[in-house]
Amino acid sequence: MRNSDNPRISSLGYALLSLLARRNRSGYEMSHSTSPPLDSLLWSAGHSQIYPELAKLADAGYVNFAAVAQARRPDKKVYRLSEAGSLALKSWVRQPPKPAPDRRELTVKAHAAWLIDPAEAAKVFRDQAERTRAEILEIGAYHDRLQTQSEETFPPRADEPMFGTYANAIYALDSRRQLVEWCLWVAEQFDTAIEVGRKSA
Amino acid sequence: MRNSDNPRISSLGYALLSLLARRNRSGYEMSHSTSPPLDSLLWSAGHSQIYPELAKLADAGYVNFAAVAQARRPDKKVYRLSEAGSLALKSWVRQPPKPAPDRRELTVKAHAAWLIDPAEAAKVFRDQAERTRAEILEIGAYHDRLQTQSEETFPPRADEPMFGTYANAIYALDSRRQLVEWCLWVAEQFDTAIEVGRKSA
DNA sequence: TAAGTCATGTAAAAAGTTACATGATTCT
DNA sequence: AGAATCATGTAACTTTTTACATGACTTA
Repeated sequence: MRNSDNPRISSLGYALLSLLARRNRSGYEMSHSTSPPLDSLLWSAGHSQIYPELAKLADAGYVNFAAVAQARRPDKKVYRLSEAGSLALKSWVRQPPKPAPDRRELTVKAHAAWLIDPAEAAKVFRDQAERTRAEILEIGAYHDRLQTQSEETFPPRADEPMFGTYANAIYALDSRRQLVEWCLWVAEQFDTAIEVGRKSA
Repeated sequence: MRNSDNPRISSLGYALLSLLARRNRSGYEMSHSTSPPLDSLLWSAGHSQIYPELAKLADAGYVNFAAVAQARRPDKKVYRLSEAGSLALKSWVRQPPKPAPDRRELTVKAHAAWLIDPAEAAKVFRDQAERTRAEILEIGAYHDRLQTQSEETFPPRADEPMFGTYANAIYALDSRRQLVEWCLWVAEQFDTAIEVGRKSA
């Protein structure tokens, strides 16, 4: 612990502490838990954000690390949650989350879609439905692997470490299924507008 | 149009162009369309981001503005979409949206909730359900006002200007209802964990 | 031989948040 | 008298994105 005047921990910082609360990991491994297709189960971030964030957490004493040499692989730094990190994380979890700002390009496109040809607009939303279906398959595949590989009960009980990942997978799947339905409904509305336009022409 | 080497327009920029495609507005008015409780119908942003963004759009020739003096009110700048802005917006709408990164503190808290007392964890999710219910009421109230004030058909047809706002309100309401259900389910899981803990104690 | 995985970083730019700043009018 | 609304901005900071940088080993 170099700098002990507890600097503020970012949301990403807490996400990393939460990963380390389950088991020790390298930055490389953590960056995979925050990148597609698994980012929806925790927090989205690229490796270029992870490495500096881990350095900050280590400097503040919330995590420690040890360099581990590997045969025919580059060395890695394996991080471990400190007592201070564990306390900070548990205290943060009890606080109400700050509201997630709504910032989806699809919403803006829906707002402006009346400006373009209805057939093209319908395509935008049907294509989105397709991409979202692909995401559902990827998250579903991860969920199935969870189930197969789990040594504990499945689904995990709420006091077991994997419960959060399970619950977040349920949420990610449900919200994407809902998005697919909505996209197809929007596309249908544009189809109807095409028909109406044809009649009045 | 001062600087015509078409600089890249941000997602926020397109959101502002989309507002101006419906009718002319001041920055002040647009900042209300991107702040709670209406931000979920377009794009979330504070006024300190809006004003510089409008200056950039004006400098690039995508919008124009006129200063309008008002009685017993400060002067305002009323912005208007230019032809270049309209073309840029329509061309952007046809492109597939960039995926919205998943970044919600609630997801991180679900991931880490096994670390704390199950009763406290249940409270975190029940409180979130309450706040989300309040959001549903606010968005629902706006939706009802839309319906009452609309001079056209309601619900709007897909080729009418207000269709996007209507569709986005439907999405915002549905996704929040789903979030409420999920939060209550998660809270129940922690309740069950409390009972199990009591039996084995 | 080219692409992919493992592994860690830095730099620069863009986007977003929070705070500072002003001032008249209107509502409680 | 104090708070809210109308109205526009800037400054400092934090967070996120994109690009640059390196290098061994493995698979197609």
